[in-house]
Amino acid sequence: MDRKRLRNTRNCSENVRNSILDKRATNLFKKAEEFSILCDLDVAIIIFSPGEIQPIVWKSERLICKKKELAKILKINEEKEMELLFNQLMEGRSINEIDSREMRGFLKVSAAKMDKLNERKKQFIQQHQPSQPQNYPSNSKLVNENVNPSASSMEYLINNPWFLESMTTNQNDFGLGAGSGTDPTPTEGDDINAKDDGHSKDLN
Amino acid sequence: MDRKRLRNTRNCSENVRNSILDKRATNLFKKAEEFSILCDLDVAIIIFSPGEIQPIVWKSERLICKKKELAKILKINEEKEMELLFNQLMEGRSINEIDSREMRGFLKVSAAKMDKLNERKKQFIQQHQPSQPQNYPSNSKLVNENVNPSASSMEYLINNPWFLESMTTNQNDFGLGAGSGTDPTPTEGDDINAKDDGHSKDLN
DNA sequence: ACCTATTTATAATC
DNA sequence: TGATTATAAATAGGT
Repeated sequence: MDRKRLRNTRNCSENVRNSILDKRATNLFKKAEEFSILCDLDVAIIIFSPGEIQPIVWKSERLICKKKELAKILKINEEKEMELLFNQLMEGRSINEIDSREMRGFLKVSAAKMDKLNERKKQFIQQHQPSQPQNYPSNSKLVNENVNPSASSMEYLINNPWFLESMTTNQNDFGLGAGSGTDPTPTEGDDINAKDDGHSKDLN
Repeated sequence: MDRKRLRNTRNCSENVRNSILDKRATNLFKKAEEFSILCDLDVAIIIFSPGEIQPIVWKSERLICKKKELAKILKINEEKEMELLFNQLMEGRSINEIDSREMRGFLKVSAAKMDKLNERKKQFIQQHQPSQPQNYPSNSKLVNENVNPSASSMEYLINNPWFLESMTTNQNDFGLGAGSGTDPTPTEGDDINAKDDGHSKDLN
């Protein structure tokens, strides 16, 4: 540098600023990441560009991991809440009292449950020969039907005693945590509230 | 550096970490400030130390200025609100309906108003000779009295028709903005929600 | 986007 | 603690 000194000279031309911005930002993030690792800290950097509405938000790897953990906990929380809701439903709370958020969550959990049940059903059939009689007539329907959460299928599920029983029973094999792909919300996504504008470059 | 290389080696001993932390943080902030000035941006850095509840928050000088501007606007807003409140008071809203926040703000604005009025009074007396008769008997009391917002003085003010009139009149010379030192809350203070632990070192 | 002369940053050592 | 120092990294300007 320094054929002519210009550090700390506020702005130069628009072009130079833009070319500088990228390098500087990258290096700042790099330093911050290094710092974060070396000192065992979480670091976040927010850059407010005048004119831009959304700021550039960078966070150290550690913070991203923490966020994922939080998302996982929130998911488990939602599922617990929905189980509670379901139990309330069983004890007389009218379906009309459920708001849209609860309903959405409930349908999500229901769908996951259905997937699990269908898998179990298949396993059961394979293990006990096709000739084995089924206990519940609704069973076959459930297996052949694609689980598609909607108001009607929801009512169907609620009126199905077999489904109800399995929903309200805490069976370890039916763990809600390891969803089998029916979950529509991405758990791995970062940058929920910030645009990723390419500044989050990889170090190394 | 680099008799032995150890960058990116996660933590060393507790001691080394702490000594490194300060230098690194300082330099990170320095870089960020440079960046902020050079590219005309607002930058904020947040450092979450494990175990510490409050993160270290650093922000570029530009951001601090912006915050001050915001504080100024909020102050003006409060004053407007109090004027409105006062007008409501005049139109029949009971003083008992005012909550403590409103009361506090109102007393603040009242005190500022009083200062302005006292100054004007002095000017008036000086300009019109001491022999000049005063229009309002309460006037002399107001001049000699130290303005000290309390419940009783507040009642006194409200029952004083001259004061009421001047409060509800919008006169440019009486501008509320340039308070003359009676305001108890510091407007210049930064770091409202973050501890300043000495990392906000001056550059240059 | 790459190169390079310089300035900065940095870990170790005193 | 704080200053010094040898060396790596960052950087502006030119190509």
